[in-house]
Amino acid sequence: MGTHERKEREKEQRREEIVNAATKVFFEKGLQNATMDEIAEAAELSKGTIYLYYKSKEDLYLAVMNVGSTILFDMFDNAVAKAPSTLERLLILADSYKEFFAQHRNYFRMFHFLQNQQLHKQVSPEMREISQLHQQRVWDLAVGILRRGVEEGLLRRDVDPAEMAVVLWSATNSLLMQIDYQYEHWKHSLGIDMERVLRHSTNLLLEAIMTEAGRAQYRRHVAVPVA
Amino acid sequence: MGTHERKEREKEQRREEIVNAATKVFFEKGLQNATMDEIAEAAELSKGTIYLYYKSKEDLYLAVMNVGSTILFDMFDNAVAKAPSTLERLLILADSYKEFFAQHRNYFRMFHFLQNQQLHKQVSPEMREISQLHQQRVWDLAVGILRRGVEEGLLRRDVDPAEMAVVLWSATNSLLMQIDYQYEHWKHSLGIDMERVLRHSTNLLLEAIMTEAGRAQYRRHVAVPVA
Amino acid sequence: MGTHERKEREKEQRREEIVNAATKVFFEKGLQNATMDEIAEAAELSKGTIYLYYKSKEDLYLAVMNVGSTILFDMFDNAVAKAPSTLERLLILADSYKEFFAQHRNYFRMFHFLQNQQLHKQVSPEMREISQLHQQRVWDLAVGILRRGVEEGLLRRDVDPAEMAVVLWSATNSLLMQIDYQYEHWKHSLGIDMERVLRHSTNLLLEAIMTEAGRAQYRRHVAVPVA
Amino acid sequence: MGTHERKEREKEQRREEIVNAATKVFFEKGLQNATMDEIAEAAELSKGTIYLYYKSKEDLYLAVMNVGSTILFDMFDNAVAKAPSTLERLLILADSYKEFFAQHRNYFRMFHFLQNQQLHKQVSPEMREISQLHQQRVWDLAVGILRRGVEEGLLRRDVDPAEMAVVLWSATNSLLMQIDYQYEHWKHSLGIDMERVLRHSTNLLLEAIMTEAGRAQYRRHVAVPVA
DNA sequence: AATGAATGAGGGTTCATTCAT
DNA sequence: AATGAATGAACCCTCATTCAT
Repeated sequence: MGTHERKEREKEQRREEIVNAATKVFFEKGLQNATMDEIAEAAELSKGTIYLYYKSKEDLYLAVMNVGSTILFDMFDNAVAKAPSTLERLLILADSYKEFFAQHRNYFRMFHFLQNQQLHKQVSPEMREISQLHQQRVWDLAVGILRRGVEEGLLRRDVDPAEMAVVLWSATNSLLMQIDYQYEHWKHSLGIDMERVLRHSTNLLLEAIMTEAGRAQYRRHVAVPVA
Repeated sequence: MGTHERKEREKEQRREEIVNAATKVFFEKGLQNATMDEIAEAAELSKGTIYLYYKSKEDLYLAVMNVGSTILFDMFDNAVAKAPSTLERLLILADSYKEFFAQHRNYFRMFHFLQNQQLHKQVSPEMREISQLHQQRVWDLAVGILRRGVEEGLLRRDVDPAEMAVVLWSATNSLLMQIDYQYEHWKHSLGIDMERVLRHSTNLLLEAIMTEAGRAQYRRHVAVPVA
Repeated sequence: MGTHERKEREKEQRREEIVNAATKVFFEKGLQNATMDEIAEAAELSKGTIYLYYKSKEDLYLAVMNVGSTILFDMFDNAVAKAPSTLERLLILADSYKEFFAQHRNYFRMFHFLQNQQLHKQVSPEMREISQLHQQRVWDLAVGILRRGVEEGLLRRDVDPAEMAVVLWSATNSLLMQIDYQYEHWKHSLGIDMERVLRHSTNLLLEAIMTEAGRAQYRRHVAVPVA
Repeated sequence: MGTHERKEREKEQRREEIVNAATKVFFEKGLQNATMDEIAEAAELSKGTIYLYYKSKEDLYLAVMNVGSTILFDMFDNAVAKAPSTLERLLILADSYKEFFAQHRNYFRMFHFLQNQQLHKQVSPEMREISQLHQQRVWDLAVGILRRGVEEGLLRRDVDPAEMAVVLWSATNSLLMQIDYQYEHWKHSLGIDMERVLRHSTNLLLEAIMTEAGRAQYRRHVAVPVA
C-alpha cells in the first residue's frame, strides 16, 4: 500500500533529521563532548526516539561520517566526469581531495579522529558494514582511474594501482592533517609552509609513479616546477 | 650529605615507578579510559601520592610519552652512530623508525593519539616544555642528516631539508598507522600488503629527493628494485 | 487529557519528595557536610534523578529554604489576619517571628547560615529569582504594616518604615541567633537570660519608634513594664 | 638557664610567624578554602611543623581570631582611656566598634563567620578556653562602663548593664554584618542607606536606655537629631 | 624540633542507555 | 512510534592529618 511506503519515507526522513542534528552537534563539540541530550534537543525529538533510529552514539557518529563519505564521493565523481583525459582525471582527483579538505574540514576531521580512537566497541555491525561500503566506493573510483592510467601507459606498469592509491592518499592525508591542526606550529617553529610542502609532495609522488610519457604529458599541464 | 642525595634518588625512583605503572595502564586502556585509580593501584601507591609527583593525568600521560621519545631518540642516535656515510645514516634512520614501530608499537600509538586530540588543557607548562624538547631533539637529528645529505650533493639542492623531513616522516607515519590498525583490512579487502607499500613509498620518495649522484649511490646499497 | 495532568502532578510530587529528603539531610548536616549521596538515599532515588529535578546541591538548598520562607510567610499572614488593629498586627508580627524561631529552628538557622556564605556560585538564576521573591514577599508584608502604623499616627513620621523594619528585624535576629547557639553561655557565664533580653530589646525599640499616641495604645496592650 | 628562656622565646616567635602566615591566607581564602599547604608555604615552614604548634586548622583559625580580639580590646582600651566622662566612654566605645569594623573588616568577618558554623569539632579545649578569655575581656570592659553609667545616673536603673551591653552589641553587630555583605542590596533594592540606619539604631537604643539626665547630657554631645 | 612524603576517604556532577507508558 | 524519567557507574582531584626519619 501507499500507506506503507509513506511510513517508510517518513522514517527515512526522520533518520535524516536526526543525522543533521547530530552533525551540527558533533561538529561543534566532537564525539566525546557531544551528548545525546544535545543531539535530541537539536533534533527536536526525545532521547528515546534517537535510540529508536540509531543504536548508539557511535552509530550515529558513523552515520554522520557516511554523509561525509558521500559528499567526498560526489565531489570525486563530479570532478572526474568533467575531466577529458585520464591524466586530468588523476590530477583533478588530487585537487578534489584538497577541495574537500578546504570545504568540509569538519568531515575531514571526523575521518581521522576515528582512526586514532579505539572506541569502536559500541558500533553495531550493520553500521560498520555500511560505513565500509561508503569508503569502498570512494576507493574503487580512485583505484579505477589509476588502473586506467597504467593501461594507458601514463603510470608505471611495475607499480600496483591500488598501492599507488594508498601511497598517494596516505601521504596527502598525513600532510593535510598536519595542515589542519598544526599549520602554525610548522610555520613558526620551523619556518615551513605546509601547503607548499603538500604541493611538492604530490608532485614528487606523481612523477615518481609516472612513466616518461606520463611525466611529459604532466609537465605540459603544470607549469610549476618542483621547487 | 648523602642523606639528601639518597632522598633525591628515592624520589626520582618513585617518579619512575609511577611512570611505569602509568605506562602499563595507558597502553592497555588509552588516555580516556585509563583511570587514576588504576594507575595508583598498579603503582601500589595511593592516588594522592600520584598527584604528589604528577600534577594531572595528562601530565602523567606526557611523562609516559617522553619515555617513548627518549627511546626513539636513542634508537636513532645509536643507529646513526653506526652508519659510516651520510646516505647510510639516512637509510638507517628510516629503518630505525620502522624498528621503533615494530618494537614499541604502544608508544607509536600514543604519539599519534595525541596529535588528534586538543585535550592539552590540563597539561602543566613545565611538562609541555619538556615534552616539546624531547620531540625537538628527535627532529633536529633527522633534519641534520638531511641537511648533510644536501651539502654532500646526495640530495636535491632545490628542496629544503626540513621539508624533505616532513614529507618522508609524514608519508611513513601515515602508512605505519594504516599498518597498525588496518593491516588486515588492506590485506583481505584489497589484497594489498601494506608493508610492501611502505617499502615502495620510502623508495619512491627517497629517489624523488635525490640527485643523480645520490640515486647512484643509493642503488648500490639496495638491491631491491621498486617493484 | 488527564494523563498529562497526572504526569505533572507526579512530577511535582517527586520534587517535593526530594526537597523533603534534602531538608532532613541539610538539617542534620548543614550545606557543606551534606552529600548528594545521602540526599539521594534519603529520597530513595538515584543521584542522577536528583539532578533531573534540581540543577545543583545549592539549588536544592535554596529549594529547602524556600519552604522555610513560605512557612514564615504563612505564619505572618495568618497572624496578621487575626489581628484587629494595626498595633496588634505589629505586635503579632514580632511574636510570630519568635514563634517561627521556636517551631522551625532549623529553617531559621538556614537563613542565617546563608547570609554569611558567598557560595552562591552554583545557584541557577531561576532558583535565585524564586528565592528572592519568597524573601521579598515576607519583607513587603512587614514593611506594609509599619507604613500603615505611620499613617495611623502610631509610629514616628520621621523614621522611614523600611528602616524601622531593618532595625527591628536586625536586632531581633541577632538576639535570636545568640539564643540559638549560645543561650547557655550567656546564662551561665554572665547570668543573662537572653529571652528576657529579647523581650526588653523589642520593647525598647518599639517604644523608640512610636509616637506618644502609639506608646499609650501600646501600654494598654502589654502589662509588662520594661523591667 | 638563659638557654631555656631563649628557646621559649623562639618558640613563641615561631607561633606568631605561623599565625601571621595563617592570617594572610585565611583573610584571602576563608576557612574552607584555605589549605594547610598554603599556610605552611606562607610561613616558610613545613606542614608538619605547623601541626607541631597548632593542633588543627581550626585551632589555627581561632588563634588568628584571638589576634583580632586583642586588636579590638586594645582599640576599646585606648579609646576609653582618652574619654574624660562615662558618657563619652560609652559613646566612644560604640564608635570604636564601628572603627574596628572599618579598619579590620577581615577580623570582623571571622568573628561572625564562626558563629554560623557548626565546625567546632576539631577545636582543642585549650584553644577554645583561650578564645573565650579573649572575648570575656572585651565584654567585661564594655559592661564595666555601662555599669558605671547606671551608677552615675546616666542609664536606667531598671535595666541590667549586661543586658544593655547585649542589646547594643547585638543590634550594632547585626547591622554591620548587613553593611558588610549586603550594603548594595539594601541600597538599590530598597533605597535604604544602612549606615544611616545604623546611626539611627544606635541613637534610638542609647536614648532608650538612658535616664532623663543621661539624655540631656547626650544631646549636648550630639547635634544629630534622630532623623 | 623539623620535615615532607604518604595517605585515602571523599564528592559533586555527567551521561549513555533503558524501559514503562 | 514516541516519550522522558530513571538509572548508576564513573572519575579526577583535594587536603587535613600522620609518622618515620
